[in-house]
Amino acid sequence: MFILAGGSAPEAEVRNRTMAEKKGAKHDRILEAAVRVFARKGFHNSRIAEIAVEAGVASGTIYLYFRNKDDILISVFEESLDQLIREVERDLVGIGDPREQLRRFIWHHLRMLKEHRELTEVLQVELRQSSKFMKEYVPTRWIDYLNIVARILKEGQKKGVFRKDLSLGIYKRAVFGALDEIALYWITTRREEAFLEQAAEQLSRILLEGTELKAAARAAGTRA
Amino acid sequence: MFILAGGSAPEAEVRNRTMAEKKGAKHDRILEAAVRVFARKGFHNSRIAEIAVEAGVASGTIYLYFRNKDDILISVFEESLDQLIREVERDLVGIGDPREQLRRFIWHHLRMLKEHRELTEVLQVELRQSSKFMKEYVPTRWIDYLNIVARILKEGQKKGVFRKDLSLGIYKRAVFGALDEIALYWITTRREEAFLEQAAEQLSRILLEGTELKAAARAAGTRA
Amino acid sequence: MFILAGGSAPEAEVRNRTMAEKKGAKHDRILEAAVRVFARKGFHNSRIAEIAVEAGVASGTIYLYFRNKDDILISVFEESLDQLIREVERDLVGIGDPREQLRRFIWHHLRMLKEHRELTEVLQVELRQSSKFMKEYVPTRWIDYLNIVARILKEGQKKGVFRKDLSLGIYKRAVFGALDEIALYWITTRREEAFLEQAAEQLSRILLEGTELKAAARAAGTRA
Amino acid sequence: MFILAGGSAPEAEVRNRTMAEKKGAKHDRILEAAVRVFARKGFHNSRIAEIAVEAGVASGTIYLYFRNKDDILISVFEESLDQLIREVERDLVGIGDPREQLRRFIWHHLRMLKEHRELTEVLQVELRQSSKFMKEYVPTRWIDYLNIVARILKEGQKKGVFRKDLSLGIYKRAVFGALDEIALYWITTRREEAFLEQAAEQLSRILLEGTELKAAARAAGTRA
DNA sequence: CATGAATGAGTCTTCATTCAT
DNA sequence: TATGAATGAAGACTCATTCAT
Repeated sequence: MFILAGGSAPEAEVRNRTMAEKKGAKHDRILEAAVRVFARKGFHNSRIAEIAVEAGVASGTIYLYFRNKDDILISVFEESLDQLIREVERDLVGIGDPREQLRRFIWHHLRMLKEHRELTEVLQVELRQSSKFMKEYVPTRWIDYLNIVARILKEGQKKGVFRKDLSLGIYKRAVFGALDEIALYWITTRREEAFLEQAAEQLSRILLEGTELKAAARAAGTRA
Repeated sequence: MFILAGGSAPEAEVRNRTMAEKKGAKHDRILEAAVRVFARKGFHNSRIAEIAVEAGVASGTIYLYFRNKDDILISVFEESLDQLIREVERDLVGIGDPREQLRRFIWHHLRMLKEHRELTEVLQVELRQSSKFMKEYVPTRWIDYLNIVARILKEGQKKGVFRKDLSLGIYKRAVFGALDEIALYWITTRREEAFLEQAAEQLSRILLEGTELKAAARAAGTRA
Repeated sequence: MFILAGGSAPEAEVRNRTMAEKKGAKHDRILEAAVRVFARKGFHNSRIAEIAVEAGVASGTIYLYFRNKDDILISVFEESLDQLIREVERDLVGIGDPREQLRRFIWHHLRMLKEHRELTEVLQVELRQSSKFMKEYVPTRWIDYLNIVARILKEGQKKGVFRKDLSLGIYKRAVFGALDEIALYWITTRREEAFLEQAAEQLSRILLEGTELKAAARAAGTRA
Repeated sequence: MFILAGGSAPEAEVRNRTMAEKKGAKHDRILEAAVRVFARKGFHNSRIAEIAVEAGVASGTIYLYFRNKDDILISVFEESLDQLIREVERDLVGIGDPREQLRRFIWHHLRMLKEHRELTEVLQVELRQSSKFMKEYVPTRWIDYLNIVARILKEGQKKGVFRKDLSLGIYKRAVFGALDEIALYWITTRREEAFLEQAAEQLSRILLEGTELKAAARAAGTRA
């Protein structure tokens, strides 16, 4: 299984893995390498040869595991989103308050960005391209992920915690857009570590309590 | 001057402009053509030759006006943002209430998307790519546009209308991210015309009043 | 020994031969598979992997029996011609009249084509390629086969049945060329079964009696 | 117009043609170069890059004139057969005796081979491949050329010069097959110049008068 | 200014062959 | 013997850019 990999490239000891290597390890090594290279160069400027070197395999080997370059990109999405969704779901289990769920989701998403910076870059930038020129590809897993937010809002509405005049479709996209843009900002400009924590807090506040002074104050009052 | 072009391609009467054509007209025709082609195919999948045909010039001619393909993309940004900023600024003149300014900004941005769908696609999708591989390019105009929102928030805070515990940097990005994502959704899935109006209203509501029930209700009460 | 195989592919029961299989059986299975694949795709468009699948072995196994891809092609020729020559020789034994021998040879050749359609395709099409790019390969067995015709003509001349002003080298090639072209025609266009019988008769007539209505007699007279 | 080129490669003075070069000259130069390279290496072993060098153009230029490698091969056929057919037709004009027409055709064909040895090799060897793997290509011009022989036979039959029990379809193919094989023999083994003249005479004799010593006369008698 | 034919560097992908097991 | 995963060399084709007219 492809694991949301940490940042460091396994430069050395690429050779003698033969025996110890688990099943599917090469498949995963290639995906991890692809994430790094795509993040570094962007999809269109990445070379298969470079991914191969990064993965410690011959370029022909890549075609034993993936149909073509596009297939690598799509696999990165699908498999990392699979895992991301599982993690988030696990994290939300047992949290009853929808407000807290939203806070946790935002925090989890940004933390993920922080820990998998390169994957984030790929998901951010390349997914958008894909939706343009890869007309045939339907980003099912991405929609699944989006719908976690929709589900949170819906539950909140049912429980009477969230206002009912908000459209699920627009809401979930607004949340993601905000998260994305902040992530992009964090990625392109090198901010300090604390930034994302602060951003999570700020964003939760905006989304839950709004911008207006009176609204926020009273909401705060309620909370206290 | 490059004008945010309407949707229709100037198929016919491209020919006999030669004499009547104003200075810079060819420059603009090329940019307009580029927007259409980039929107259709994406930057990397667009061909200079196709832009040339679309603009009704020879491909060599393009190089009389732009250094290279990247330069076209950058020029599209810079010049259309120049104009967009001027329009928005003009629209906000005389509006005192920061809440109303934010509503107008959101509405103006989404209306612009609607009227210049192709340009939007390019700004949405290709800018992101650019920020990756065109490391040297600093999107100055984009930052200017972003800062309109920052300015609105700041004024609201100064006037005591907006809460003061929100970071300008994060806030403006959250707003833009939300706008972007909604725009992207609108572009990729073909929604009805009314969608954007509704989206503008929803987004204003979320940003100003928040998600929580009590907050919104009281804010509404204040308003009434 | 590689046998001029019938048309049907041994799809099933490829597996459990291991014990019962005679010596050299795998070698033959590979050649038979190669004939089918070459016939289907042409030499250059055939893949070793496909031959392997068709033969029910691993692709690496092929290299235990043949040096390389070219070697397979050459082996197909050599071994199938070996067998073809033996069959024809046996068929001609005891036939005294050279005219009848020629008729039998033509008939036998075309019948062989009919029964081993795929082999024929390979011999027809791929041999020609080979003679070009495999400069080093001398088609010894092919020459042996050709020489059967030369021998028939020679005997006919010695016995006073055939005219003596015909060159063996040209004659044998003319006969083969005619046979080849007809075979090619039969292969590429799907003619009815009776076609080859008719073709054998026609060709024998042309070669033995000529085109002219009362030609030979007059020509002989004129020429003498 | 692509001209059946002589044998020598225009190695030198490839450069300064720019002004003097006639329209379509580059198209023709590429075809001529392709003939030489295909003859030397065979279609599958020829490299576009080599054709480009041989033609004195950049490899990209070839794609301005031909869709792909196959298209070059097909164009060689079509255009050279066009010309060959015109030449043969012109040569046969005014010859009344079908026997003489057949002799002339055979002589013309072999003479053509001699003068355009490389083209012959391509027509001989590569056409056959084509008919296999280029299923979609219908060799119309080739059929036209074949039909010249059919027409000669038909006329001879009508005029009472040729026997009427010969099938046009088989006859024309027998003639071509014989010619092909002799040509191939001549090409692959380096025979003296006089060989083809002799071959033309021999082949005419076989086809017109047959192999049997006084065969036609007796056969006709017997058969009648 | 304008043209568009020509260029040729650049890369994905295939597949014959090897070799560790 | 047999396997089949891995290799990596090789080539058709594209397209941004140039430049002679």
